[in-house]
Amino acid sequence: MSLAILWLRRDLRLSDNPALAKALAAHARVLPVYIHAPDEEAPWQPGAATRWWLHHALADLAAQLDGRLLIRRGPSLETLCALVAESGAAAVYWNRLYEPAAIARDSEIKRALRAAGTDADSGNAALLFEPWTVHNRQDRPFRVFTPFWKQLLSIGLPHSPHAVPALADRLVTRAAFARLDGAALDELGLLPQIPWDAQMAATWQVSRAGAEARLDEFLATDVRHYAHGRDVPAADQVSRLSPYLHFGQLGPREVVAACRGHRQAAADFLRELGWREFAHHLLYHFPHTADAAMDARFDGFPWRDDDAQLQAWQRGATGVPLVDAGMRQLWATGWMHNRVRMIVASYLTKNLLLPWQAGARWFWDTLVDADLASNSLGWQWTAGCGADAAPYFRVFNPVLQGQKFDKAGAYVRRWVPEIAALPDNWLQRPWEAPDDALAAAGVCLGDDYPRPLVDLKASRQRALDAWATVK
DNA sequence: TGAAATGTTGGGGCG
DNA sequence: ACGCCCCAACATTTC
Repeated sequence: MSLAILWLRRDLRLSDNPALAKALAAHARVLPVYIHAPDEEAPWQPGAATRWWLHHALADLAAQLDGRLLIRRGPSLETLCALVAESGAAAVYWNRLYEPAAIARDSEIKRALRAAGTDADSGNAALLFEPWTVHNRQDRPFRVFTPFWKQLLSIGLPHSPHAVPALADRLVTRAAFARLDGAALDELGLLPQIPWDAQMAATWQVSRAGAEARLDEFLATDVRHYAHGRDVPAADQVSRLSPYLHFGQLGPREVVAACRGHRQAAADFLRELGWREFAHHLLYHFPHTADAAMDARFDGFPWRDDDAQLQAWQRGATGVPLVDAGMRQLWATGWMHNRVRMIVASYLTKNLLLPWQAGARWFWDTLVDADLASNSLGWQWTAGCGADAAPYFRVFNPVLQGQKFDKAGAYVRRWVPEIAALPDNWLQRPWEAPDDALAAAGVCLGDDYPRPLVDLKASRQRALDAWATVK
């Protein structure tokens, strides 16, 4: 009765899981293992919000596995070698990751396991197309999204999940599992010391069932209005699937499969899945872009350094309602609507002229869907320094964006309640409201709600002047 | 997946 | 009737 170790990382699902399928194809029993080794992902070890999510995702997976998920602390290679010795496993299977540090670690582990006589193999659970399988006519990686996406569509999106045989009676036996020494999930210290997660818990159902429910609900309702609905933060007609996809509680093939009946309506949504693929493509082929701009002109860009303003941005106290609303939604729920992400990122990198890396770091720590590839692409896109990025001079005006996409002010009123009584006309720009309107709304600027950190018009001009020095 | 500045057009008021 | 001005509405250019 041969045994295989299934090394789970960010593929926390039992369906559409090629590593699990490989394990079951070649071995009678499977021992599922999660190894906690955050230092190995340095300098991008998981942030606080993703650790919170991971805790609950692991708890859910352990429940699906009838309690037989073995949890240990790293280092990964030593832990795997020890487990092979203790369990008598003949092989280790996992699904691939694509961050530079993870690739280096996993390659070394595969080499070392094989050298020690243990079979080791990996699969693709996370992407529709792995980065090295797609290239342009010159045999080079893509740097522009549209041709990249066209090529994926012309190849054809994979629309059937990886088949996995039933696992139930092929888990490692309870007796064998009991002999292995595992850590309790709580010992990993993934949950916050101070309980800041109440609203997160109220917002998210961090489980496979939650992922399936979210996908079903999105496809049953919002996907039909996605093209426009996705622009309205208060309507929130978006999928919210990103954290599930990040941890692999849901696989991209499963998403594509579920969209099949909605092909036309889902086309715009699938395009966003394409951006996720593109992000991984870029990070794999240009691994420095997690930290440095793709566009080398930005190496000399005169970013400012202002901790007080960075902190005001982080806390949702810039004095610009839509920006503050987004930052507070992020802090409270671990997530921000994508249009608002672009707006707060534009505000940080252009109006405040602070480096996009500072914003990326904050998102990394606070987003439940923090993903190195998507986060790096998103920030470089908005900052104008990435591949196929918005040009630097494209500066969002958060007042106009609010008037366009939060017309009735529902989003701002929800997250910035202290100015909720202001009429629509002044809600997005309280600093221009006449005294009597402020008084009637019970708002004292600088007291109840901050005055703006910078003047939008002047700071826009300052950003354009800065750009002129390096372009 | 911008916004602002600048240019053009056409209707209406008016002398 | 006509030229002139104003200005909103739209289009184009620039950042």
